[in-house]
Amino acid sequence: MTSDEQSTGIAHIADLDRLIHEPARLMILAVLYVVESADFGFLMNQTGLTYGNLSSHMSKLEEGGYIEVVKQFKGKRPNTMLSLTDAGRAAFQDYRQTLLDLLSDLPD
Amino acid sequence: MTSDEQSTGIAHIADLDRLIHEPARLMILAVLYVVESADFGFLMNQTGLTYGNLSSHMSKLEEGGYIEVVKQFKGKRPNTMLSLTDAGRAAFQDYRQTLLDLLSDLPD
DNA sequence: TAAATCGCTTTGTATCGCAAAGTATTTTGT
DNA sequence: ACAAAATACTTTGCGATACAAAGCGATTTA
Repeated sequence: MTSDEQSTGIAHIADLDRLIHEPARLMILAVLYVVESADFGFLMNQTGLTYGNLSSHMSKLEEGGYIEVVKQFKGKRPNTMLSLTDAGRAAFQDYRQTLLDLLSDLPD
Repeated sequence: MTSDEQSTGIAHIADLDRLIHEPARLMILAVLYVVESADFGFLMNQTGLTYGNLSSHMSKLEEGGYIEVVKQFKGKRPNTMLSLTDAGRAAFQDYRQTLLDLLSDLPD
């Protein structure tokens, strides 16, 4: 164990995945984590995000390889479906465990 | 219950206290939450932050009224002590509960 | 007494999130 | 048939933020 990496202690919180840590994206991933697949409008309802914000966060999660985005037509209108990738699921689980470890083991 | 505030659902994650949410400050507050009082050097060790980063985050937490900073001389050298205010403790507890509610109630 | 160390603060830059504006198509009046 | 409104997003612009690096004043060591 070197000086800057320790299994116990809280310094590893600094390494929290920033792509997940942003509240808007945390919400998106939390929804996708349980429903497996959701369309753009459903996610807007669940998260309270605007079109613009959901769109840009969606792009970042896609670029990071955490979600897959499938665009199709539902009738005559465009429809965007999102789902977690395996990498996204793994990263979310890791993020979740790190935070739970910190927050659970506190007094009061 | 109006359309943009719901007691169940995850949209309230968007309101997470940003002053606490930043990993560097989350670490600082987590330490102060359990030790009540800590000096600058101890916090550097615990968090792995540099002087500059710890200094600026300390200032923001102080401006937000979450910590109290007391500067004194220990022998001939300056020494900076940090401690949580009541407001800081309350805000941290609220932040913690919000995140635990989200992260605890997930399957897998 | 010069150099290094301590204990920080301030500055500069690069990134990021959000709101607002823009795009393309479809549906709904009239 | 034509205009206006709605749907379903994407792109742009800007203000705020975080981090690294440079700076600073004092003290200790060689």
